[in-house]
Amino acid sequence: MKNRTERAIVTAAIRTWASERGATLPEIAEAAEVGRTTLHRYFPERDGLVRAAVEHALEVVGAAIAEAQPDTGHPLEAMRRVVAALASVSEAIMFVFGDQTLMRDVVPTAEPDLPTPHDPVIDLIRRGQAEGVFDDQLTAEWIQHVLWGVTYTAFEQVAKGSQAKFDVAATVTRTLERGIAAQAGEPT
Amino acid sequence: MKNRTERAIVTAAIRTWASERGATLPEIAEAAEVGRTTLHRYFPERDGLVRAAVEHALEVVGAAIAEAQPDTGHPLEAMRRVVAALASVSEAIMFVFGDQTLMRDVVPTAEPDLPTPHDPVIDLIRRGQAEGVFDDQLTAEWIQHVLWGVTYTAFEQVAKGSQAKFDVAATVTRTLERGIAAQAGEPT
DNA sequence: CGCTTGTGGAAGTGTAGAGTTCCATTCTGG
DNA sequence: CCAGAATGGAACTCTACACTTCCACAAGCG
Repeated sequence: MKNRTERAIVTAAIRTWASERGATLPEIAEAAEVGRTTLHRYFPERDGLVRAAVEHALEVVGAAIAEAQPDTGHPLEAMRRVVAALASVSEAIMFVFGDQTLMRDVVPTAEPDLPTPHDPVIDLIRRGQAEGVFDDQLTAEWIQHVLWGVTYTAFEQVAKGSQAKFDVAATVTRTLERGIAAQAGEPT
Repeated sequence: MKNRTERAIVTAAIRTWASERGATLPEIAEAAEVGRTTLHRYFPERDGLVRAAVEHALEVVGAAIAEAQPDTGHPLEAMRRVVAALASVSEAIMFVFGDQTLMRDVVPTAEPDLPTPHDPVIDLIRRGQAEGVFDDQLTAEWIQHVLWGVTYTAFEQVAKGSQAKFDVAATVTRTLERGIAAQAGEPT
């Protein structure tokens, strides 16, 4: 991601495809306030733009997670920070996780090796399980997917206008931690 | 849905699009073991097939839910039956919920009126909240979406081979009911 | 046996959108 | 102010896919 124009194109692509998967290149160009010709100069093939958008989105999400310091403090608190951090990069998440073919087709091609990319969220979950904070009857991978899934669902609600944006973190956190069942003596 | 051929086409469409959104009509025709010409005779326009597929998928899911008798017995038990029932119609669910544009564009066109279609799952959740079984700090709509989201996530895992099909109901149920946190004195 | 109906293969047309080419314009650094 | 780079408008080509047409074949049925 070198200059301003390229950055504008990639972020416009993420933003546009997040809300309208299947948007055409002219639409992306318009969203980026850039000519169609310019877009094609930077990304001769549609696939290149898709790849760049996925990579940038993953970078943004990764940075947000890192900033939440998932490896510090009580796992529950760390998880809450992570969820709050995700809320600030909702577009990137809606984009990458809104179409499983992206993660399935693009990411493998990008890096054909790398045994396990050392996911900090998985680390956090494992740590929480080891400390007896997270359910160790569930696999860490499942918990991670539930985290993504519930977060994504919340973003959908926000996009649809069914939920306020600032409620996301609280709702997701509460749902993750306690499920949907009522608890014994908890009013709030 | 009149005859055998039409049924074959619609179910093939659901099955194919569930695993490969963006499959072309020739692919659907092949999956249905039917000539491309025949497909076009039954559904002159692609949109008609999409609509028929969505409607049939919703019917199938609705029937499965009804069979689980969500309005009977303890809400927690009823919810478990519903989740188990959903597991048996995973393809229909992966299809309809794998592309939000389907629910957004197709369903409204199908029935331009109907204030609220009386969703039995929402009823179940409300009943559970009234009986103090489900968290009434969360909206029924949110709980419903979490139910769909977690179920969908589980199906994705199964499709990817990361989870055994017969584990779905148990895992989804446990996650929904307790969240991802460890509980006080619960070994299983 | 011939009529009707359902089927499907083959070879079309039409269109949307990706990718290209060319040239005029604007921006930027020296 | 000028040269080179970046930009973008316009008008292409090309390809995939939806949709159509026509004809042939097979099955059920009077």
